[in-house]
Amino acid sequence: MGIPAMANPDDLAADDQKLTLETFLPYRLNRLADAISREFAKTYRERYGLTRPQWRTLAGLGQNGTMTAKAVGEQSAMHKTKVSRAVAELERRKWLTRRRNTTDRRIEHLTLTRVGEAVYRELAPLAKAYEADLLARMSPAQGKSVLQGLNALEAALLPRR
Amino acid sequence: MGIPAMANPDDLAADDQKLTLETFLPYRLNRLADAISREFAKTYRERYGLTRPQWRTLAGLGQNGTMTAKAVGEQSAMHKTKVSRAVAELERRKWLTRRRNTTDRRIEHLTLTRVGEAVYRELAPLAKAYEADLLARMSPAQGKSVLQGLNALEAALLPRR
DNA sequence: GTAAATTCGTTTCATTTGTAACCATCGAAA
DNA sequence: TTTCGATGGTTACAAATGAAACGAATTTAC
Repeated sequence: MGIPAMANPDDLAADDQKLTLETFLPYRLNRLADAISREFAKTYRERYGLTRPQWRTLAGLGQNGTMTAKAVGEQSAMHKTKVSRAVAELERRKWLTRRRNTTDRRIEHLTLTRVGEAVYRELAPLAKAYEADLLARMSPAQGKSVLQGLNALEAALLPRR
Repeated sequence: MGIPAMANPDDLAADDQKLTLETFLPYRLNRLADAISREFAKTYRERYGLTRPQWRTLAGLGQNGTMTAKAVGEQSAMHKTKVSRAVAELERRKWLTRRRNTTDRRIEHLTLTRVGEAVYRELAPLAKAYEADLLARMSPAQGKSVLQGLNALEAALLPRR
């Protein structure tokens, strides 16, 4: 009851003009990614002193075997300079080796060494366990909605490829 | 039919030991956040040369009126040095002013100036439009699952507060 | 009261990052 | 074949970032 409030176009406080940061999709997504990234990074940082680009490179090579730096970057959505630096460090640790392609000498094939593989075999289950653990914090229905939501966002945001 | 393959514990290629990066939750979340952040950032970067911390600070103050730097950081999940630097730049541009609290002189209250408010009033609708646009790229059911998924993740990952 | 611990916010410094320039190589076109 | 543009990868430089130290003000413990 009562007369509806007159909207004042000059009023910054007009609620329909405002943006609620807490419910704003880019912000929510960023905060979640930041939180999950930080949490999960403990797994590989504390144990092996890996940075995220290094972890991703290791994960890519562990998953796919031999890859080029370009392929690593594409698979893991990393800038090529990040890949380059991560590869350099993993090579320095002797966790991977490079081999120049003989027919196209611009390309180099990256492969995990035995040591690198051993690390991967230790880290991959930890990663899976982390994910399982995270999903275990929610109900099955919630877990399902998470996967569906991610699928929908990927379809809307990452159409290319 | 056929005898199940014997698992070879030394084989890196044993699929159940591998981690598929493309389906790994932290990775998916990070890639999505990165994509959406980049896409949306065009809105405020091209037009106003704002960085993400600056945009968030503006958004916080626009939404809430006067706030302390600490409150800005808490609301927008930013490190206090990021807030400090964003505030310094927004002040330099005369988009906000500081006012020392008289009873506790450690605290300063931040408020948008008229110019700052004007920018906010231009940017907030653009942000909402971006979000609406993104959701319009999917079906209503997909949009719903996105929100449900985010809710579930937040409940699992950000219990504090 | 005073000393110690805490809080708000800034600054310093080392690290990480991205852009752009770069080098080497390759493929296509002339 | 020479040249020109594209490609794989690295490097140089500047900007953004975070950890830690800091200064000033406040609160707590004694």
